[in-house]
Amino acid sequence: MPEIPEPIRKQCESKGGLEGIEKALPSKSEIEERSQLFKALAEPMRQKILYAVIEQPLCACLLREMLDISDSKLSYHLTILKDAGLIEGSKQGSWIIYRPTCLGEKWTGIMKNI
Amino acid sequence: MPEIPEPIRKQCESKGGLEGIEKALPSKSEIEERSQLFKALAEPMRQKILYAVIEQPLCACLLREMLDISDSKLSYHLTILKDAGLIEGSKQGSWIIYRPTCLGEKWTGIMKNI
DNA sequence: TTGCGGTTTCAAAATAATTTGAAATGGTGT
DNA sequence: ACACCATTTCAAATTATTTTGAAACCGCAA
Repeated sequence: MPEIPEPIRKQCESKGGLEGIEKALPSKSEIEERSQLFKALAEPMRQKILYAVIEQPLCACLLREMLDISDSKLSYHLTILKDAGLIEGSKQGSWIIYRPTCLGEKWTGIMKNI
Repeated sequence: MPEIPEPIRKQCESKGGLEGIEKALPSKSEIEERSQLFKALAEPMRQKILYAVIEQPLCACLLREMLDISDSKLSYHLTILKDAGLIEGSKQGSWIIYRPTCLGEKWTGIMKNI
């Protein structure tokens, strides 16, 4: 271990050195799961979609009209939100109605108080 | 408004139509602020860094050793975490010690119970 | 002053995410 | 069978993010 400030070195050693700290970090799979969730939430357009369906469930065509984007673009973002488990779509007649999942509701709640 | 399922249309109208829903969405600046935060948290390497300095404050050289990455790569990720307000660095002798900010602590707390 | 360790900056290259538009799918009514 | 509507898929183009390695910066000690 290089020469580093005394308190840092002491504290570091008491935790089993860098190896000890490294072991305390979350597992790769935990980190990747969160990463997927945060990536989904990171895009402004996807935040808008999530907030919109929190306001009320909507079909893709209404979302498309409201957000003024192309069908395929919307579909792309919907897929990412679905894969992250934040929204779900259910067929109703000719339409697929999108609504938040529990996780989606939880996260809009968290976002409210940044 | 196109022909859409009755309950959706009714609910939508009661909220002032698509315009009404759109107005209820968070502002552009709110969305962008969150976007920056989520982008910072979305990269696995940055989650590791944040968790590591939560375990204990560390200088860049120790982080570099622990994560086994180049100086410039580490510096890049540290900058993004700093800009997002999740960590801060304070000079101590020759070293800069990184530690979480309040926001950083808050978010690692939130992440614990995804 | 020179050199050194710790860290940052920079531009170029590599990689990943997003957008686009055309084509496809799948259900519905004619 | 056909046309139609809502939505998805695909590959190519565009744009954003990350990585790399070299050079620079800064404070400190010889």
